[in-house]
Parts: sequence; structure tokens; C-alpha cells
Amino acid sequence: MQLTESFYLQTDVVAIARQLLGKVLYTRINGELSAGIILETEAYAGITDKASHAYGNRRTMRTEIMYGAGGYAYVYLIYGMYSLFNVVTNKAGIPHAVLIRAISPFEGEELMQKRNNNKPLKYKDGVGPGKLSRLLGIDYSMTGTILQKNAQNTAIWIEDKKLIGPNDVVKVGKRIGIDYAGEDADLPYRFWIEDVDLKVIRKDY
DNA sequence: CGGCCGATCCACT
DNA sequence: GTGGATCGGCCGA
Repeated sequence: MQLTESFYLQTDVVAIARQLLGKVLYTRINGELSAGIILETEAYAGITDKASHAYGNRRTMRTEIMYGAGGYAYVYLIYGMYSLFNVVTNKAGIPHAVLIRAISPFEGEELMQKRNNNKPLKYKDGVGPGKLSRLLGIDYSMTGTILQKNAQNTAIWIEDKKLIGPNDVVKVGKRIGIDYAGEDADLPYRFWIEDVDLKVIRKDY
């Protein structure tokens, strides 16, 4: 049920990005649980990918976590105010990662509403990499967290709850906001669910 | 609904 | 000193 180390150690980051659709991303922050169904992802293929922070084998303190083994969180701050959550993949030494771009609230909705300025949750509130981090309580200080449920007060992990139905269609397209990446900006590394069955779960939003 | 633009701060040069 | 894997408010249509 919980995704194990071997899932994250797979070598095809694009395939992993696709497989993460429909999985459930959990956070327990200071003991409080919340979770969302992953609706949109992007693959970042390491040193050969001009859109990746690790392009050209660039190693800095910020990107170092991507050079470790898969199964850890790479979280970074952008535009001074948004924490973007990535899943590190592949074996140690290969800095691949998957950016999670959208979720649909699944568990802990009252808590997420509190994090949403106490405004009732709408579908759009989980769509966008900065927004889903806010709903789940993820911030950039959590970079390096292992993606396994454990006894800690604060943890991040992903479960497969078999939520994908026969009518859920996976769409593929270019990644967002990476115009600087030249020809790599056109790679079909973004995946999202054009959902039919999943809509049942989020019909209240 | 689409385009424009300011917010805000850390890592990197 | 610079600029970003974004967001939301404002504007006009």
C-alpha cells in the first residue's frame, strides 16, 4: 500500500511521474494528518535536462538531496514565498526528481481548510505546486525528508490506494514555466489525469 | 476568461 | 546583485 524504497529507485523518472498519478500524498505535520490525490506531475531528468536544477551535473547545497538515493523529498523555495515539493528518484548519484503539481484533497480536509486561510476548499485550491504544499503543510525546511511513514511527529509518504478507474485518462504535455530550457522545454514530461472516475471523490469542490 | 504584474527571499554568481 | 519548476489581484473584453 505504501510506496516502498524500490518504487523510488526505479531508473525511468518519466515512467515514475506517470505512475504517481492517482497515488495519495500524505503528510503528518506535528501529529496532524492530511492527504491529497496526485493529479499532475512533471519529470526532471537530471544532468542532461536543461530544465533540471541538476543540469550539467551542478551540485550545490540546495540540489545535493537530488544526488542521493530516491525516496526523499526535494523541497525548495521559489519567488520568495512558495515551497515546491519534488520526489527524488533513481539510485544515488543520479539526480532525478518528479515535481508534484496538483492534488485533490483526500483526508484532513478541516486541517487543509485552516491552512487555506479558513476558506472552504475549492477544487482549484489543490491545483498548483505552491498551493498543494500550502494545503499539506509542506515547506522548504522539509527538504531531505525520507518518504516513509514512521514514528516521527512529522512525516511525508505516498500510498497506492487503487483510486484510478477505467475512465481516468492520462494526458501528456510540455512542462510549465521552463522557457529558459531551450529545446528541452518541449519534452513531453508533464502528466495529468483527465479524470472521470476520480471526479466522484472530489465532487464536493 | 485572458493577460499583465507585483510580491518576497533565498541560493547562487 | 540577480532572478526564479508561482500565485492572486486587477484590468479589460
